[in-house]
Amino acid sequence: MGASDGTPVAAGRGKRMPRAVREQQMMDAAVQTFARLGYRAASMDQIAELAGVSKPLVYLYLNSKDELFTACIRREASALVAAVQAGIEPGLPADRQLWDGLTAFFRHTAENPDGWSVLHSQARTHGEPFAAEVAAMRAEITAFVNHLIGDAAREARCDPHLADREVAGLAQALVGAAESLAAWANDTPGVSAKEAAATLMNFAWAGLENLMKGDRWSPSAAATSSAGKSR
Amino acid sequence: MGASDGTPVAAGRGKRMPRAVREQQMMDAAVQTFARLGYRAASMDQIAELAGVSKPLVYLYLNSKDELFTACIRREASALVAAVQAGIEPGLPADRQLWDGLTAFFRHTAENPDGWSVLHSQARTHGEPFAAEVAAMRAEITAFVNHLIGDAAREARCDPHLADREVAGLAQALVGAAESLAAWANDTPGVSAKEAAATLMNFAWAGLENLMKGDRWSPSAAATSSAGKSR
Amino acid sequence: MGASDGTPVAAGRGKRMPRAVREQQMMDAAVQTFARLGYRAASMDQIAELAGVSKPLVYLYLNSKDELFTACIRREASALVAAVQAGIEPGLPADRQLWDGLTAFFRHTAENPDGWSVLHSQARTHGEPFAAEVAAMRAEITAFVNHLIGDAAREARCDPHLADREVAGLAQALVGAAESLAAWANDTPGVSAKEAAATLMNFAWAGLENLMKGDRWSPSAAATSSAGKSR
Amino acid sequence: MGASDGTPVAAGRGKRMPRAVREQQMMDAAVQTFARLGYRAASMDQIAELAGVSKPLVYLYLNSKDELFTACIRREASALVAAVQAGIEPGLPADRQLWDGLTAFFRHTAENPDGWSVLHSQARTHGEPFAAEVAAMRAEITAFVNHLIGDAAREARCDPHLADREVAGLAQALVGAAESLAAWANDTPGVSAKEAAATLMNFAWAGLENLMKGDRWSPSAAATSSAGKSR
DNA sequence: GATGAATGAGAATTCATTCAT
DNA sequence: GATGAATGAATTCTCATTCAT
Repeated sequence: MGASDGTPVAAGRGKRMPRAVREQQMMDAAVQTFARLGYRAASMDQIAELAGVSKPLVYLYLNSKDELFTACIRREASALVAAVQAGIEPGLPADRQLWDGLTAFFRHTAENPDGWSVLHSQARTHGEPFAAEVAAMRAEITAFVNHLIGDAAREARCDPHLADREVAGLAQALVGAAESLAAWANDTPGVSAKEAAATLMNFAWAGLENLMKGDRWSPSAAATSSAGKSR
Repeated sequence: MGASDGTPVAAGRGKRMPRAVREQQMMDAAVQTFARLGYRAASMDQIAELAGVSKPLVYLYLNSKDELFTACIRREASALVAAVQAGIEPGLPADRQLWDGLTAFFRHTAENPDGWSVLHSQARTHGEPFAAEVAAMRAEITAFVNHLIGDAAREARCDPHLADREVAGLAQALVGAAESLAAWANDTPGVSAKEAAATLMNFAWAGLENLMKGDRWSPSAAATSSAGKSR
Repeated sequence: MGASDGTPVAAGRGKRMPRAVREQQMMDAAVQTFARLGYRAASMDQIAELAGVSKPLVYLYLNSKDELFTACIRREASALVAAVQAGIEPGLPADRQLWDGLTAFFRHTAENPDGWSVLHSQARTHGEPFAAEVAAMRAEITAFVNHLIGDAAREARCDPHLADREVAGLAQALVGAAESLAAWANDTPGVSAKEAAATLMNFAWAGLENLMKGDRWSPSAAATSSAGKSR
Repeated sequence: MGASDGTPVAAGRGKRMPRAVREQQMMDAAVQTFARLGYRAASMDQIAELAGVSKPLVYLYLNSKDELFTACIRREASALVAAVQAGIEPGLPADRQLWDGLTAFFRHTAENPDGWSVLHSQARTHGEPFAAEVAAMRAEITAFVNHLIGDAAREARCDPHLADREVAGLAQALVGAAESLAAWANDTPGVSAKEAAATLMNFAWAGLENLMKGDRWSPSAAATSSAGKSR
């Protein structure tokens, strides 16, 4: 995804290069700039300079700032989804798949902080057209998690216990927790992707198992249950 | 926080009003505009118009776009923290406090979607000065959740089982999940604050209880555990 | 003419005062502000604050920024002319009158640097209406110097030697030299009004005396005269 | 320096031109506008229009109003110093050099009234950064005059008679007189650069010669000397 | 007499975007 | 294929000026 520091993204600047390569350089520069400054604050001038090309060339290849941003979002979203899918072996049990997927997710976001920032922070704060792009990717991931939970539930023969909407909420919570942990892992020195994934599995899997068994936490029982514990 | 639709925020427009009132109207308009367009895309013109005043008055009272944004963040952060605190009774057991806090949190964010958006989406994507403002609030909440988990762990006499960093990670995950669920609840019609809170408690509390008992999920055990279940 | 430092100009602030007094306070503040920031950069807000009154009051008394500036110019010009005239005794010989006038001039400008700055630097750089105001005063002074030179010439019976325009030019040069020296004296620590006046008299009077005797410097004679000197 | 009237400064408007040419056109327009309206009152819009280009182009080439003003000051200062230096032949006697320099000075200021106004009136009234720019040029000229006076004094073997500060004051007065005469010559129809120079030489040189001989005017002697003359 | 509240008009500056070469 | 030259349209911010009380 290009250098993560401030140096020019293009390898050989000023050279003639095939269009596809130039385009990638521009998008590398764009992702970096968007991630650090935000969509509005990033200027086409900066992006072109960082990419080592002239501004008109950026327009020639990518048409407009909007399209450039969209292209960045799509590229980064695809890369993320691909990385997660590559980490999973479909035949394995659900919890193992979840673990593998989370590990891949944390690894990828750690290695591509700018790309992740574009997806997580920037795309969602700049109006529908962009947010929709990310929502699509998120839906894909959420659907996969849905599946996983559903499979596990079926394995455990507890279909009736989980309504569709409940599953959707859980997936949402899981993804949110993962996103939050990704940021935390990136900001806290010494936290590895594996550790983040383990934390999340510990946090989530037992809850999911309980739910599948039909055990639910309920406010009315809180006093009792807690009292029981502290007894 | 003012009307959530596009109509002017001020009650009596064009009228002379005491400064304090006007200031609130301006901040209402600003929160709404920032939430929907983002910091950079929101123009002072739009904000002033929505507030029903002229631009110079906004500057007279709030000095600059930066300060206006900061003022909004502070106001919304205070309001959110206050709402959560108001929902909690300190003497109750930890899970009950968590439930109450989450319910209050989801209720407040549902009632103030724009304020929540400013805190969650906008403030964090527009540079350190603003992000720091929110980080402070988040730290406050995370610390509280930390406390709760720690208390519960102590009640359950499982001190050795949970390292400090593990607790911090869990709190982080919980808060992230809550934030994500808040957005989901806001966007999904018919999801109440209670339902969101219940989903999260179901998801989280069982996991936390297990952890406190020392049960951990581990990748090496995944195949077995899953196999056992499907047996 | 008001404090020369940055402290409020008005003695008793917030008090009820007769209109004439308030007006002077405002003009003191205005002169100070105009002198230091220039006409355009000085804002009515600053002036009002420095004067210790509210802005509308400034408008009530002095109508507009233009009129305020004009009033300042007039007041300072009158004060300067009055000071110079007060320093002169009409019966005395021309050189003595010139000396006395210059001394008074340098003393007044040293004591009223802001007033002098308004006249010398500001009024002349902000378009005709204001420049004309100062030009009138300058003409008055120049005319007086004209007179003095004329008188001296007549005393020395050298009427034929000095054309009217030549006298005008000399007066102009003298006044210009005086203005320049005033600025220099204000900026150079330790230069007194007397010293400035002496420098100028030394510089100017001998030349004037020579001229009145009919001695003129001419380019054609330059080589010779200089050669003669160094012989 | 471009047309001195109100018509556009650029020769070929709207055309594509090399950057260097456009820059000069912009600076021509800027000098004219600054001279007539003052720094603050001159708007970038006006300058751009007069230059026959769009405002963004002015910013692209000259960065800001401040830098544009500074660039104008530097250009005009250099041009003035160059013109004076070009008028002087170093080997000639001091009074001849002074005469030549003054003539060149008056000629240049007469031909570039706007440039002169920027240096003399505008730059000095708009804060340190700009005033310093002109002060540097003025120091250069003053140093040269200092030199001349010093040389003449040495030729006449009268070193002890003139203290450093006295020389500085004299140079100041001379330059002030010249500046004043330049304005007078510009405003009075039919006054040539030569006439202005002659007036100033007549005014100044005799005084300087006297001073070098040690003759000084003194107030105490005024009555007598004048009385003697009028006898 | 005196002021807090309010604004229309304009200023500097930036940016996405397009030609002509 | 690639770029120097150029701009229309905003955007943030300031200021002189006026009411209503």
